[in-house]
Amino acid sequence: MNIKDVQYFVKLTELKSYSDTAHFFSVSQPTITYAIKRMESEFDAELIIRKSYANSITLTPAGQQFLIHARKILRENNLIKKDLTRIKNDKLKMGFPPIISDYLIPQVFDQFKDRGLLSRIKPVRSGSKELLQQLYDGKIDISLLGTTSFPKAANFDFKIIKTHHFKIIASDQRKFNQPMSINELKNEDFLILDSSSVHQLIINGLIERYNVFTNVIYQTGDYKLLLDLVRQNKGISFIAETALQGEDGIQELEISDVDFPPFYLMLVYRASTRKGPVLQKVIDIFDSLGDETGD
Amino acid sequence: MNIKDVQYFVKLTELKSYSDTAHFFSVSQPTITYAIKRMESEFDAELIIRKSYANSITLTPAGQQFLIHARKILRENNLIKKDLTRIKNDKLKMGFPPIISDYLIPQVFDQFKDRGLLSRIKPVRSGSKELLQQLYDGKIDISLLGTTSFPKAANFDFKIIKTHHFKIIASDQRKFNQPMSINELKNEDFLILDSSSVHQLIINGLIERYNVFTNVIYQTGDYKLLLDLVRQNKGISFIAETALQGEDGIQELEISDVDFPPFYLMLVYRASTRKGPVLQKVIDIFDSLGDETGD
DNA sequence: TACAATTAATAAAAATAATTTATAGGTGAA
DNA sequence: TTCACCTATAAATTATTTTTATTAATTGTA
Repeated sequence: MNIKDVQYFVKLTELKSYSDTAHFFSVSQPTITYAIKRMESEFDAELIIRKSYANSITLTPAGQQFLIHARKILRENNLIKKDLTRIKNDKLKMGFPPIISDYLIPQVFDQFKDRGLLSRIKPVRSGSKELLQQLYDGKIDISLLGTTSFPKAANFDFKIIKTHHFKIIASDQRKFNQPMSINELKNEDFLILDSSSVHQLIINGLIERYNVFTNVIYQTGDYKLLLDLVRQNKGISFIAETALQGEDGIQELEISDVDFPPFYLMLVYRASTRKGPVLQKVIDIFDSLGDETGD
Repeated sequence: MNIKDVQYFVKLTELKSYSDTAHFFSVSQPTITYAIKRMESEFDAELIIRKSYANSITLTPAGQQFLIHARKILRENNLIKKDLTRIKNDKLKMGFPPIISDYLIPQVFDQFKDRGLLSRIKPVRSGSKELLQQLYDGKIDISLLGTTSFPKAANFDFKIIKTHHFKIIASDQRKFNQPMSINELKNEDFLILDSSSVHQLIINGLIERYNVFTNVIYQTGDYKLLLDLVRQNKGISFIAETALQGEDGIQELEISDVDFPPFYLMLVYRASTRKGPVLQKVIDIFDSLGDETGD
């Protein structure tokens, strides 16, 4: 079996047209027909139910099963390209989510510099959710991440660097009786981080369970801006304590009746990534920082 | 890239000889040389460091990384064959470990019969460890399993059917002061299940931590035989309560100072297995039996 | 209902790719 | 230094894939 045929097949299931698929790969239409036939005869199973009209292609059960494995094969093939390029250039593409980076980078910068890693790492800044996807796709090789649960896919190895907690925060100008109930916050204006961060997911959970934080008046991906707005008493907010280091003018509210999930600061990489010297150094540096370990 | 080339590569890393690899696949030696060269030029990376003498082949870092992905590609390729054969024959190869099967099968037999599954399932009897490997390799499609921890590889979906506990057992003829300390068993003769079962692992842990059960006088894969020997007071043993249903002449000893891990009875299958009617029915039947769920 | 437009399948030819045969060149051990 | 054994290369052969050209099937529409 040829990887190219697998690519033809997967694209065909997406476009549902032999002609369009052929056009997509700049080959003639019979090329696709023969490619599918080749695989059907190799595995002695009909994969596709054909009809001679537009978008009529459906998969047989065997075809559906084949598609599952085909996607995995293409992912590995793609990771080969990405991984070998990384090894050739000896450069690691590393993800840095804003909150976690601002907190951790000062703690490791000198070590990165002393071990000659600064020129070996190409940073990619984005939200944790987006970075996890990029890691899966091979677009980056390793990433810092802030999450409330461990990566499930288990294609990932991870190391917990620190366990932090979520806080509800308000301006210092406000006075509250504490500890307080979450219900006393029902009518507060609320500022939140946008969907690039994991915060939004937690908030949605809180909204559903406690019917609070319904007055969301502003949403942003910039947590520094968020903190500024809270400081200026434009509303209250919800954020990991990671973001609150050395920030003044802001108070954390003690809520007696709600437990938030933990917020893990972790280092994640694909388990299939060979640990070369650069990757190993990065892992070691964050390892020496961490207090817990996962796998 | 051709799957055949990947097979050549992986075998070459195992045999460390172009000639032997060629011989293994019944092709000429230059076929292997050219196959490797093809992939090296496709990914623009040297994979193998060649020398002109025996077993001298070593992998470059790129080659090591390539090998990791190559193995995964071959596994998927192999699973395609196995899965499509299963779909064609409409028969599920299912693993049944002895202890768990004896306990669960009576509870589901009628449902299996009523839903017409008996002729659709080809049973494979073996120990849990062996069955998990067979499941990974695609030799079976689904399996009952008795384990103390969840399958890590996450290529697996699993459903907990029941959580049981391990017991230390002795013949009814013996008298013990209970609850008792594990140390009082130091000099007892001990009968154990062999390495096909998960029991041996737990026992090894106990031996290390508590320095007990050092007098292992007999070891067997047949738990019914084990129970018979305990009943006849040939020694004490350690076994999941699953095996003790309706067995008389045997007492469970209450140990006050040791906690054993839980023993999960679970149904496991590859996450990549498409859920056809037969598989879905099997899952449903055990689902209706279970009390907890995992994923 | 017939016709135009579109789609996939097939046959044969052409192009490309993989394999073999034959041979050369390198390496360690005797 | 020679022998035995290994991998690389060149050229020829064989096998596979793709294309071109055409046919058959199907739908929407006049």
